[in-house]
Amino acid sequence: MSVRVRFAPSPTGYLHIGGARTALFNWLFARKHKGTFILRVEDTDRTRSTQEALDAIYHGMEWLGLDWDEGPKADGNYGPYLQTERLDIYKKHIDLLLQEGKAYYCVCTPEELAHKRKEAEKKKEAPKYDQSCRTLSPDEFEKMKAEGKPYVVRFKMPQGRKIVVADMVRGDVEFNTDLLDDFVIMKSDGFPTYNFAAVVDDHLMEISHIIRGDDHLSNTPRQIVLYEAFGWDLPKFAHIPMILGKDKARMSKRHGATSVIVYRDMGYLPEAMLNYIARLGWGHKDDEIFSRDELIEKFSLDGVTKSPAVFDMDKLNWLNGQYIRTALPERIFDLCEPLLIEAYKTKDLEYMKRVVGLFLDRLVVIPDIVPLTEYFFKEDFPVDPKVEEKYLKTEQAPRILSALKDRLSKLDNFTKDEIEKVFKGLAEEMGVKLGVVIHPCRAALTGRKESPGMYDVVEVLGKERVIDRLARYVKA
RNA sequence: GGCCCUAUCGUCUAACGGUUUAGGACGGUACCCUCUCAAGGUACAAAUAGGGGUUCGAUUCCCCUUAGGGCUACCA
Repeated sequence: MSVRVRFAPSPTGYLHIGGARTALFNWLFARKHKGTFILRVEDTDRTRSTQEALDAIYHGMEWLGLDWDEGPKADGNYGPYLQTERLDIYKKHIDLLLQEGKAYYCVCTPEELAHKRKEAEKKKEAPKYDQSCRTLSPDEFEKMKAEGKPYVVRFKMPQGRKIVVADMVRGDVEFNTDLLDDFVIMKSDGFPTYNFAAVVDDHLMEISHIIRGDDHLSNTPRQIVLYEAFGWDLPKFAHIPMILGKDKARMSKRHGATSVIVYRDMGYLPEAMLNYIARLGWGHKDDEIFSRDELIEKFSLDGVTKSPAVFDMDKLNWLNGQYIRTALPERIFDLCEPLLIEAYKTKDLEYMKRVVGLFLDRLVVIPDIVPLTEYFFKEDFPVDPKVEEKYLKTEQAPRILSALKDRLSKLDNFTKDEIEKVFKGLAEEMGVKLGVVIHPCRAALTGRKESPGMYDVVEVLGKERVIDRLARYVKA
């Protein structure tokens, strides 16, 4: 049997971290087993689904490189892949259950149901539907329907059944159908509900493994009972743990960015993000860094954890730094370039490239490049008062900087090696440690107490800027 | 309330009854490197939620408690 898995988001918001991780696990499973990865859009909630959200989901997946073999914007013989375009299919299957007496019309209003629920809660009873419409006669129903009364279709929950979910991550999980009520399978607007549409589609699309968040585990018995009603074979189930925020509560806006695409905008590399979310709820030995291919090779449902995982920015940051450091410098430069142009209105690409090269080890996220390099692009860069006090207002600073200025200005080859010789030579002649020369110089050139290696900074800034900046502190 | 899931360092995880003084990673601390800051290297601190069983032996199996989470919608 070939592997066919799907990611089935509902377009009611951006692709969030948890959704992306679910998509990734499905994608990895499909790629690993040379199967098919399907994208199916569960847009049956007409009030909350939007085209913008759908586009955001596409973008998020594209950014992470999670390409789908079947689905919207792709081919496939099992379409359409948007549930709202499959209404006739659901209608047909609803009718089938109706005909076989496995489902029935219900004319209870939401208000009545809410009232009954409240009553049940008061009496500390299970808030279950009382099945009052099970006895509604066809004639009565037709009459009400003719009067324009809204109605839904409910599934007749079989009683006294034990349903076992054979979960690939959690093992067998038992449920008793006596605790489940006659849930709605078709809403009054004629759209199917999630539990119904998912079952019909998963069957018709020949999904072999359902890999989804474990918030769906409790829904699974409802779905299994539908499979049985239709006489369909069950797919395999694998419920993966949820991703939580720092306070161990379900991820929400409170926890910062929950949308995957925001991480792109914040300067994270997609491979770092992919690597990070792969490690949330999954592990392989002591490995931490996985390329896309290694992920495919090593991924297995056996390695999936059962307990929820907390999203940790610190570790994501570390991983992003790792990936920045091993990426082609050219690529990092390409990512930095627009930010630098925007911030400093510069257009000297060659210069920018050399500047960025000095900060590759210092970037956690791409936008860090802007504040880090201000003194490379502005002559009126800020000078830290503490630095000025400590290194520039000393008695010997003007003398040292003056000597440096003289010697550097005489350099024909303004290269790192030659520059280093100047610094070392001066320190030696003065009989002082290198730092005594370097610190005031760094202060004068950058206004900061930290920077990349001094010789690199001097070389990249170039003779003209260096001489000019040193001169500011020579006369004073 | 009912049902279900989960429980190893602060966090992500390894261990699939014994090879364990419970391993790795992030973060933290210290040191090394060094012109500073990073990066890199080394070291240290840090966990099996609690209580009962089963077993010659439990992180690992079972039960209870506790704590988190999920479902209980005409949301998915």
